Amino acid sequence: MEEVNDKVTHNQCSMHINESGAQLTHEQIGPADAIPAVRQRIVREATRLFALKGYNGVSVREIVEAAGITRPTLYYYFPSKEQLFEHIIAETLGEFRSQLEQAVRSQGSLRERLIQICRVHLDFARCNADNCHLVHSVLFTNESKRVNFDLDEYFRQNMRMIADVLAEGMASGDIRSGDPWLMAMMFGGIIHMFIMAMMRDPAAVSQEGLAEIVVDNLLRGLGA
Amino acid sequence: MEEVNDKVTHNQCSMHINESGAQLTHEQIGPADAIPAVRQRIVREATRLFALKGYNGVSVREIVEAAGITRPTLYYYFPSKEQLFEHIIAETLGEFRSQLEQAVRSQGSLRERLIQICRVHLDFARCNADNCHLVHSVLFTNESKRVNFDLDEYFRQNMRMIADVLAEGMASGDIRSGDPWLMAMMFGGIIHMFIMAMMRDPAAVSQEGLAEIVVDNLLRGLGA
DNA sequence: CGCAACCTACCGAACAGTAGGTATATAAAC
DNA sequence: GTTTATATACCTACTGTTCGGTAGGTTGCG
Repeated sequence: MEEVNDKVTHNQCSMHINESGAQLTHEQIGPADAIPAVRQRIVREATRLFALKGYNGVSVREIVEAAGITRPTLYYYFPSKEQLFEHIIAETLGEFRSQLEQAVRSQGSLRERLIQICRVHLDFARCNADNCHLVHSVLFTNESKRVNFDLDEYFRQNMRMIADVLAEGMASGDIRSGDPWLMAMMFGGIIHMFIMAMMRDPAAVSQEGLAEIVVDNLLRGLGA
Repeated sequence: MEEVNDKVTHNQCSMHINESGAQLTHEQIGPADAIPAVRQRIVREATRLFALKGYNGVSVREIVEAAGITRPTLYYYFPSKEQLFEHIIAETLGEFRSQLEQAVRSQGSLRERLIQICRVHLDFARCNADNCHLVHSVLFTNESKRVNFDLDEYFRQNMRMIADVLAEGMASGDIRSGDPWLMAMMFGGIIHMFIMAMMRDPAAVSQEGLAEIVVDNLLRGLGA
C-alpha cells in the first residue's frame, strides 16, 4: 500500500502505460472505478517477468511471489494466466497505437513528421521496455496464436499509416515517387533496429537527436 | 530409412542447413561418421516445434512424438532438452555466419556487394524459416540466458562486417562520409524488416529483385 | 563353427517436481 | 449479513529426466 505505481514512470518521459487508463473490457472493480494497487502490481510484475522469460517461461507462482500475493488473489483479478497475458498485450498495443496516431497527425514539414513518428517509436520503447520486449516475444514465438488479437493486422495498419504519410510526401514533392509501402517497410525496419538495440542494451543507443539523424540519412540516402 | 533429409531443402536454394555438416563437439556415432537418420529427424522436428512455440512451449514428449521415437532415444542422442536447443542455435548461427562471410568477401562494385549481403540474408531466411524463427524467439525472450552463446557479440560481429564494407565504400567514394556503424544499423534494420515480413507470411514478400530494389533505395534515399 | 562378451540403438515404466487452477475458510468493510 | 479481498490446502495433469531392460549386430577366441 505504501509504494504503488513507480518503476515504469521514467524521468523525462510521459508516455508510459498507466494501468488506470481506459481499460479494455474486463470486469470493473468496485462501484468507484479506482484500480486496486494489488491489480496494478500484478500487471507490472507480470509484464516484467513475461518480458524476461516469455509466456511459458513464467509460472503464476513466480508472478504472485513477485507481486507479494497468493495465487487465489491473482485469480480474483484475472480469470486466467492467459487472459492476464492478453490484457497486457492489448493494453500495450492500444497505448502505442494512440501515440502513433498522434504522431502521424502531427503538423509540420514532412521531415518533421517523419522525425516525430520515429521519436514516438523510440520513446515508447524506452519508457516501456518491458512491454516492448513482451510484444516482440509474442511476435516471434507463435504465442501469437495464444493471444486473441490479430497482430499481423495491427502492424499492417501501423505500416499503412506510415505509408500514407510517405504517399503524401510524394504528392507534395518531398519524397521521390516510388512504392510507399516498400519505403514504409524500410523506414519501419530502421526504427525497429534501433529499438532492438535499445532493448538489448539501453545504454548502447544514444537517444539524443537519433530520430533526426535517422530520418535525414534515410531521406538523403547513403550514396555519395 | 526410406525418406531422410528433405522438407528443408527448397528448390532454387542451396544454402539450407544440413545436419551432416561439420558437427560441433558431440560424441561421434560409430566408426564411419555417418549421421543417423533418427538424429536428423530429432533435430528437424525440434527445430520446427521450437520455432513454432518457443523453448518452454514445447515438451520433450512433443518432439519425440513428431520424430516418431521415444524419449529415451532422444536422450541417447542429446544429453538434455537444453543442449538439443543449444545445438540447433549454434548450428544455425554458424551456418549463417559462413554464408555472410562469403557475401562480404565477394568481388564487384560496392552496390553489388551490398546486394549480395542483402540477398544472403533473404535467401537464408527463406530456406531456413524455422531456424530463423527460432533464433528470433531466442533473441526476444531472454532465453538467451539459456543458450550458452553470446548472441549480442555474434550480431555485433555481423554488423561490424557490414559496417566495414560501408567504410570501404566511403574510402572509394561510393558512400558519402558518415558513421559506418549507424549506416550498417540502417541497412541491417531494413533487411531485417523484410525477413520478419517473410517469416510471418512468406507469400507476402516477393523475393524477385528485392535485394536490388532495397539497396538502390537505400543508396539514393527517399528524398526527392 | 560355436559361444561368450560386448556394443549400439532403442523402449516401457516410473520418478520427483511443478504446472495452472480451485474449494473452502477467514477477516474486514459496508 | 452480505460483499470484497485475501489465505491455506489441495487437485489433476504434465514436466524433464532416468532406470532397467532388450533386440540385434559385431568381435574375439577356442
